[in-house]
Amino acid sequence: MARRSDHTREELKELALTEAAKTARRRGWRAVTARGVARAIGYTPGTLYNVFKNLDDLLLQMNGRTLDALYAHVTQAPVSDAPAEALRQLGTRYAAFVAKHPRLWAAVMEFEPKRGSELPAWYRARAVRLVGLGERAIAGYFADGQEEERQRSAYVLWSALYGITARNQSTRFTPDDDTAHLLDNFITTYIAGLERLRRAGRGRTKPKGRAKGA
Amino acid sequence: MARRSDHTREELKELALTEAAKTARRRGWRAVTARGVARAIGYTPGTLYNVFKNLDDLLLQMNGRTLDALYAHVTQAPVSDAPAEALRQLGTRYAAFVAKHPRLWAAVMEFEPKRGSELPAWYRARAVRLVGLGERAIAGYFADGQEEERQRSAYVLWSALYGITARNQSTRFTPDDDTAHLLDNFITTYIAGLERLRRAGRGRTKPKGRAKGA
DNA sequence: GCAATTAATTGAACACCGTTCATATAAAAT
DNA sequence: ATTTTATATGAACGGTGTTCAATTAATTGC
Repeated sequence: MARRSDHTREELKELALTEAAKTARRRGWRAVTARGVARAIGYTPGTLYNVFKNLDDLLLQMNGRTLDALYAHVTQAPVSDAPAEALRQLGTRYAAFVAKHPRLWAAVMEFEPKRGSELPAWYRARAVRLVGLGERAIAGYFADGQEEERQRSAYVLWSALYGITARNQSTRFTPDDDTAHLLDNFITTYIAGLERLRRAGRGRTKPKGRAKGA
Repeated sequence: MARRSDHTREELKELALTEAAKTARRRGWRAVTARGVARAIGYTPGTLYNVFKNLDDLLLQMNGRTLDALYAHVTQAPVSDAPAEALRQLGTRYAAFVAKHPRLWAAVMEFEPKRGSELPAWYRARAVRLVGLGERAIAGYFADGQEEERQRSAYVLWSALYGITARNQSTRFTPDDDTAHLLDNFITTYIAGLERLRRAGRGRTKPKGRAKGA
């Protein structure tokens, strides 16, 4: 009943997170329970609370790993310098990842910790890193001095990808459920929009008022 | 102990859904519990199960009402015939609704019933009705025979709005948390994209291959 | 008006859940 | 060998959704 030291703290964390991901893959993140994970790795629930702050913490760390995996997947091959091509690659690779790990990705999208509305810095850093990827992809469309607008566009880009996969996964109100087509539709239109705004008025977002641009 | 008939079945449903919405507004949909709702309306949990299939059913019906409210809000004023203006109105009104009822809208976005992955027809109909609104707004950009592409674009439009508000509400990784700006950025770029594709190649979505067009 | 039927409401019970914590014990330090 | 420290335990607390036999009020048939 005490101090087994079969595993170090790190090993335990590894065991628990692996088990949690296994369950989430098979039965969705809602099926991940403290008791279930503990039983599966041969410990009792109380032990998990030595390693994780609570179950939300465990799930958030699981999602952190998924974000890492997505980042690794997207950056596996170099991203083109041509913005249109880079955007298209980003969309395609994102779509491929989501298709490959639908439930793990659903966990990232659907779960949010209830205790304390602020997400921890290490988690936000992982999200920001992905947004940065988008920001770099569209960088060619923006001049110096338009960093704010560029960042906003990257957020929008990311949120839209997010929304398209979320809707198509959970409440799927598309007839054919063809996520790839929807993503392609979005990317194409978004690229066209950026190009048009580039040529016309240097990335203005509001209908009135023209940016000075460097 | 039995048969009070203080309220009809319909009244009971009304009471429960109103109470659920009240709780969701104040403390989020996760705080809506069978016991809590029952206590608040002066009944016991068991009674709720005569009126609703289960708690998921109750929450889904609550969300159905929110979808109705959004539809009513968006269609309160007539929508412009000019696609760009219509789209901008749609985005603005959507943003206003979400800003006014953040937690009720979060319920629509975040909640999904676990039992049975398929959403009931009456719920999907409400979602489809909203998508139809977007489809009508962008109709001017599409020629006859492009109904499929038009519908896809409407789905994309809706999903993107969805994603932008979802991200900005729950995990908010934007610095300034300015949902209205992000929605405006998206709408502007999307309009520009649609207009460009209209002029260039009749709404093709794929990089290669040109549609015949009517 | 009374008895039989029907329908609604209950409350206890079941099987879970996350979380806490005094206790016991194994390992480490003295 | 003894003290100290760290860790795993399991029981317990207060919650959850959900089911269902029993109870009782309203309704119906006579």
